[in-house]
Amino acid sequence: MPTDLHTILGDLVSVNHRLTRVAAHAANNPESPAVWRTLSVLLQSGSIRLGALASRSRVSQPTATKLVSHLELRGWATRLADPLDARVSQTAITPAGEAALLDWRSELAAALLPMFADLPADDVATLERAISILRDRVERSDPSDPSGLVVPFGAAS
Amino acid sequence: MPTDLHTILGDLVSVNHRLTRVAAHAANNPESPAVWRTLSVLLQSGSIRLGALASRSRVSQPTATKLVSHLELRGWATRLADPLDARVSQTAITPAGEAALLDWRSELAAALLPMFADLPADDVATLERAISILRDRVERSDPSDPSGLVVPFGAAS
DNA sequence: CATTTTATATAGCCCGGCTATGTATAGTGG
DNA sequence: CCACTATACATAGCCGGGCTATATAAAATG
Repeated sequence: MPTDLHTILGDLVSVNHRLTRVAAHAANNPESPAVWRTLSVLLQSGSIRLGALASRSRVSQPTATKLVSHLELRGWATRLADPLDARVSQTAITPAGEAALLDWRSELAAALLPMFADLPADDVATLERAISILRDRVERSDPSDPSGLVVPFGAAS
Repeated sequence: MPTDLHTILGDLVSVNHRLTRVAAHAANNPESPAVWRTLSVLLQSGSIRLGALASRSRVSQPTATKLVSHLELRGWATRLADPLDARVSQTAITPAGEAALLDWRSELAAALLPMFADLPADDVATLERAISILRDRVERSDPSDPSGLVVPFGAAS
């Protein structure tokens, strides 16, 4: 008896928020989720202009500015001038940034591991598939995606 | 070829953070996730003392105090004096709080629905199972759970 | 009854998120 | 070439969630 999608989505976001706190608590990392989220986007996008970074990250442009400034201070990202348009600032992750991101993921996973260590193999497989489903949706729904593969929402006339 | 659990946990938290932003953006609700997360805990726990609420919510006690104060202002929770111990403040969700929580879940789900509308049935089933797996872990790992069914972490000597 | 322990509240900080607005560069019609 | 509009990012300033440190008050204990 499958629950309807509407209910599932509510549950999904609820458990998501709970899990966020569990993760924050487990790996008590001095950096905030926003830092790692932004680095993740930078890693997968490559050099990207600030506005595009903001919309891929689903934050406002000023928030992206703040985050990138912080990343620059940390040496985890650099801003590159665009030769064709002096207004734009291309942002890219640095090798140090990549390393820090990988470290974080590893530490976090290690901290959560005991909580999931006894998970049956098919539950692990279920999680893995769910993650890939969600990642796919999260990325496809980027409102500024120039590839425009899908226009899932209001689909401007 | 199943990916190892370590990697999966890193991916899980990453996609989780991305999804959080998607949800925040989709349902541009004036209230914060913390409010709904707290109400969720209150709904499932029933009347509960502040410290227990804090640990179930995975936030510090002062943060829980702030959140409950806010919920009280909104009329979504009440504090009840404990007749046996004048220090404790039992907190409970109100009917208005339950209604608000359900409304939020519904609005949120509606906002996300277009993004998932074309999801194949077995993907929906996968999400559903993943949610239940995660919910189970999140709840079982409550560090202050008096039922103490599982002690997944450091298992104090 | 003095002391310690426990439950919550308060103070005060930092950071992420936002809107509104400023500034500088591009683009564009005359 | 110039005035004007549009665009890309930066700055200002607010709110709220998160934390630690500490205060307060009630219970428990010797």
